[in-house]
Amino acid sequence: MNNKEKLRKAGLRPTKQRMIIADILLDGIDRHFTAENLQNEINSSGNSMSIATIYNCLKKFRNCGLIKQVESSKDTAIFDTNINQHHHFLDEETGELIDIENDEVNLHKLPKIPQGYLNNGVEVLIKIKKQI
Amino acid sequence: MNNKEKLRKAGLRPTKQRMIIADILLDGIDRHFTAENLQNEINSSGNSMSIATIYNCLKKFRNCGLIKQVESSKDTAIFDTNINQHHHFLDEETGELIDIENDEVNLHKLPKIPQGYLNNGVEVLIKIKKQI
DNA sequence: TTTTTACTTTAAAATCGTTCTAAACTACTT
DNA sequence: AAGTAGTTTAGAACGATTTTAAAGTAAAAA
Repeated sequence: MNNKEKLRKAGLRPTKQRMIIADILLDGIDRHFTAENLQNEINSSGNSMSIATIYNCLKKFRNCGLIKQVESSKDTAIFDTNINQHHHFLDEETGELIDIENDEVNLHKLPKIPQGYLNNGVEVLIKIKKQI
Repeated sequence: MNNKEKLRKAGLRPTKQRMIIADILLDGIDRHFTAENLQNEINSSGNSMSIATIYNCLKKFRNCGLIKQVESSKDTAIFDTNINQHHHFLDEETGELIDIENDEVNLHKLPKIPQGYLNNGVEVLIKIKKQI
C-alpha cells in the first residue's frame, strides 16, 4: 500500500504536507524523533513546512495510529515509527531510547485491570545508566 | 525518623521551605502530584512559597531519592511519593495514574542490558481506557 | 465543470510549564 | 560574632507547543 492509500485508510486527506511527512516516516524503518528532528529532515529533503503544521500532522498521525508517542518525562515529545507493542531502554542522562522487541520481555503475571477499564497497551521502560 | 533528620540524611539543609514541603509529602501516604498541586496544598496549609522554590525543592528531593518523578508524556511533570519500585495504570484520556505494587507484576524474562550500562529501574505502564 | 463546503496550512502571537537571574536572606562553620 | 556557602524570591526569560485568523486546497455537490 502506498502512502496516499495509507493516509486515506487512516481517514486523513493526503495533502502535500502530509505526503511529505509520510514519505519520511512511513518507510518501514523504526525510528525515534522529535518535531524538531522531523523539521530538519523535511528541510534536508528540499521542502519546508511551518512548525505548526508539523505538530498538527504528528498529532493526527498519532491519533490515527500511524505513529506512536513514547511515554517519557523529557521536556520534548518523542515519537516512534514502530507502532507494534514494544518496549524501551532509556538512558535518563542523555534521553537516548533503545527499542526492545515485545518478545524480549515476558510478563508472566499482570494485575487485574481496574473495574470499568480496558487494557490499552503495556509499555515496559528499563532505565539504564552508563557504567563508571 | 522525623523530617528534619530525613532532610539532613539526604544531604539537604532543613530550611523553613523544605520543612513545609517535607511535612506535606513525607507523611508515608502514596500520592501523585504536580508542582501546581503542591503549591495549592502549601497555600491551603496557610503557608506560601515561590513557584521557583517549589521547583527547586522538587528537583532536590527527586535527586536525593526522597520522591520519584513518573515517566509520562504529559505536559506537566508528575511526582510520586512512593519511592519503592512499582508500576502504574495510566488513563491517557484523563492522565489519571493508579499505582501497581511491584509484586503484582512478574517479569519473567528481561532483555540483556546494553553493553556498558547498568539497570537503573524497571517501570511497567499499563495504559487503560474507559469501557464504553 | 463550476460552485460550495469543510478541512488544512501558515506566520505570528499567545500560552504554559519550567528555569534563570541577581539580589536579599539564612543556615551553618569558624 | 563574623564569614561563607547555600537558599529563596519575584520577575524575566525560555523553549515546546497551541491558538488565531486569514489564505489556501481537497473533496463533494450541483
